[in-house]
Amino acid sequence: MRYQKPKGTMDILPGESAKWQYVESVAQRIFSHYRFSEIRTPIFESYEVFERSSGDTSDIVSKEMYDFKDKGDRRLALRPEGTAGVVRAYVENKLYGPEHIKPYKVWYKGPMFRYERPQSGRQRQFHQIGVEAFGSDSPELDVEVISMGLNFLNELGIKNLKVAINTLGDPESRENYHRALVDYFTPFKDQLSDDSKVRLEKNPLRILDSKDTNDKKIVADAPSILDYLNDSSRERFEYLKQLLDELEVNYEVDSTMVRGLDYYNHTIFEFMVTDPAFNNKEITVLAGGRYNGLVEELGGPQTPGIGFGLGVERLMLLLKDEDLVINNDLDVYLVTIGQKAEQASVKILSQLRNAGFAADKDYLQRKIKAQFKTADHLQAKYTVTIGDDEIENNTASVKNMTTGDQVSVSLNNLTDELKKIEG
RNA sequence: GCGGUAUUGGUGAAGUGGUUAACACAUCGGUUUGUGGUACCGACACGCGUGGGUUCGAUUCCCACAUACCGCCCCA
Repeated sequence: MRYQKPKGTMDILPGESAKWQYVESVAQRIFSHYRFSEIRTPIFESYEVFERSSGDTSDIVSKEMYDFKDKGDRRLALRPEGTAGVVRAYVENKLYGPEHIKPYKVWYKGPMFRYERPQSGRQRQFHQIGVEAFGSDSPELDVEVISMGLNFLNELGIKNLKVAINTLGDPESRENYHRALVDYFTPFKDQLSDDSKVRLEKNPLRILDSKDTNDKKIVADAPSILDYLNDSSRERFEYLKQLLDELEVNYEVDSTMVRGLDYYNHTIFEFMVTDPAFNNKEITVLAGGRYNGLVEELGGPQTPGIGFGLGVERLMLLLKDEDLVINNDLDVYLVTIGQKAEQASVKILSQLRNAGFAADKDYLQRKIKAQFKTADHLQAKYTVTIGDDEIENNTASVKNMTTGDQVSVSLNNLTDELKKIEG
């Protein structure tokens, strides 16, 4: 085994790739019903794009980014997430201009890169599908985005989703809460885990997320964001919940839910699922939220935005084979006997394919029995057998592989005859 | 970046410091003439992740590295 793929990368082989195509086709279909259009942006950007958007204290920027200098001494980075590049494109292409209908709604899919220790469903090159909507601060849009995510996952057959929502409030509320958390945790500083001591300095909100047992005890009595919302933030959140109720979305408010990236405010949400594929532990399959300051941060006009992203590898682990509609039918397997038939097969195959049949043949000069075995193995609907007799009589033997019935038809009209047989 | 477990053929795997590395599945071929199943027969590891070391001798012991998986960090 001389060469091997880089750590944390995957080859997606045929069979597996069919599942990806299916998932992507469902995304395309569902999102377009909500009038989200696909956007494709580069998989690398200026380092600063990610640095500005994610916040330079975030782990993504500080230790997980694949950054490099190109030959022109430009500092670039492989994208660690999708939103920053889309926002950059939004600003650079002036999509905030008056000629564009707001909200400007897009979705994307593609590879993302983070330098970290691989684990099941977590890789260095991974794939996300995400959506973004710019130019409206409306809670109705929040609900549209959330319900579209639900719709997408439901369509893929993912059941038992738990929808968790929270709000980070506006900047004022967030600031007040930040201060309250520091006030609360500081007296416990010595008891906190080492990680949380650091968090207290860098990002106290993250302490709420700690998995350390002792931290959890301290967190249990920590102040709740919901008590620090100013009136407008509170009203917005209440209204959002009302809208979700009216849509009969089954959600829970999780006031300890936070976000790793700095740019979020107001509504944030995660869809969780418990599944044997993850040892029946609860994992997040989709996460998103509102980021009203991000466009401005990247040099655009003050523009509200909201979006979500989901990891395709994780999603794949949740999908059962029966949830996937994979179409890989073989209509015709061409069986040839002898050199004349072999030569004629090139043209016959071409005609079959041009007529819309999925068709294939053996290329290893194998015996008839082996060719039929392969046809059977590939679950061909029909075999078309050509030998010296057929060439001489200008006929072809068409066999229905399900019933075993075989008929002789004119070789000249093979495709028409096949269509007739198919009904 | 830290800790743990693992690494044998196309696949699932057994196994031992020392002549031919089980078994099963898959694949291919055969059981005479141009048709899919079953049965039977046969073939199928540049040799046991890579590189060193210990040893008379290592796939089996030791070390380093690589990769995979699990946990932490973080997150999709």
